[in-house]
Amino acid sequence: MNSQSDNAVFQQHNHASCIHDALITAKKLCKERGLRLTDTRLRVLELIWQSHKPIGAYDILAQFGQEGRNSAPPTVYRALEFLQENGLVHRIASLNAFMGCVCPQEGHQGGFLICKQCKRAQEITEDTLRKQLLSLAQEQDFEVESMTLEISGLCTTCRTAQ
Amino acid sequence: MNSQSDNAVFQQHNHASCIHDALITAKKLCKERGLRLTDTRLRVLELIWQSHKPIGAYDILAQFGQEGRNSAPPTVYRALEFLQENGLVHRIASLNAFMGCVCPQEGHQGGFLICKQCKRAQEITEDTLRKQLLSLAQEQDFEVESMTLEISGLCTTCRTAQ
DNA sequence: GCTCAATTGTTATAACATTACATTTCTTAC
DNA sequence: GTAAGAAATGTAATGTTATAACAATTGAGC
Repeated sequence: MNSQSDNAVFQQHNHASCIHDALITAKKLCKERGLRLTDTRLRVLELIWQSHKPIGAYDILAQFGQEGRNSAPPTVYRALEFLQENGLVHRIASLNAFMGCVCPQEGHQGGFLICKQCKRAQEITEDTLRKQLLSLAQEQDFEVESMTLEISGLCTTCRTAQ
Repeated sequence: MNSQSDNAVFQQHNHASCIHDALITAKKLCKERGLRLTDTRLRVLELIWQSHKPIGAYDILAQFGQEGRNSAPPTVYRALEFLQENGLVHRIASLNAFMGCVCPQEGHQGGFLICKQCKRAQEITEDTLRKQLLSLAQEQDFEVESMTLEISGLCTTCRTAQ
């Protein structure tokens, strides 16, 4: 049993089915767009989803090693690049780590609540937030290409546990 | 003459006086708080302000080299750590670079508009934004410690120049 | 099956950051 | 003024993250 399984914020759904769903969605999405979700890419995406927290490129690489794939960094980074470009994965700059996107179909720019204690991250999908940020940039006559919003602190579980 | 000197967004004030003011403010602030703004720390802060765009730790190190200081990375990183801790400098995670804080007295969490073309960054000081983000986190019962907001795109000047 | 483009492999290296421990410099109490 | 302890800096080594450059392979469409 996962000790976090009762954490409403950080564990909104059954993890196994969530991984499964994410992969199904990714496959569908790639098919629709004529993108090649190759073995490597699929496996990287799977490992990212399997991790309950943001995962580093070299962690993925290490997993590849354990699985007998003798890959070098570019293999992983290229897969990550593909996944990011197509909105399947987000990079969290403040952690140098990667997370599966919970709503890849939307091509959005997510925000994250990152817990310093348990290292989990929760994606913020509020569209109102995004619109506010866009209008803020617009006020400055700034043309937004991408946004990085990473809020670091303590999640409910970790705070109450203290 | 600086080609960007007429850019209202990215060049809100005379740069020389802006550096000067920032250093004065920093000195005052450190004195008030009983902090030691040593030679190294002051010079790092100065170099950061002299750069018209976010500057990397190793760029600072290179400058140190040119000035005859034979410093190693820890020297610079320690100064940066001090400056960050005391709100004088922000780290921009998506760039691995540092910028002077325009309002160090407030101990705030800034946001940035980062231009991909000219590489300049403009700090967002809107307090309403900050409050909105805090309330958003609060809705999720998340205790905020720090925030990273980095919006990447094209500034007015670069967009109109295209 | 051939061709071209996309993907992956491979080697090396760049870029960013920290650890650990020695040395120096400051501050404070005497 | 000076000794003791704390703070800051020097130094060497290494850890971590990411990319460049070019070769080899694979896959899709003809």
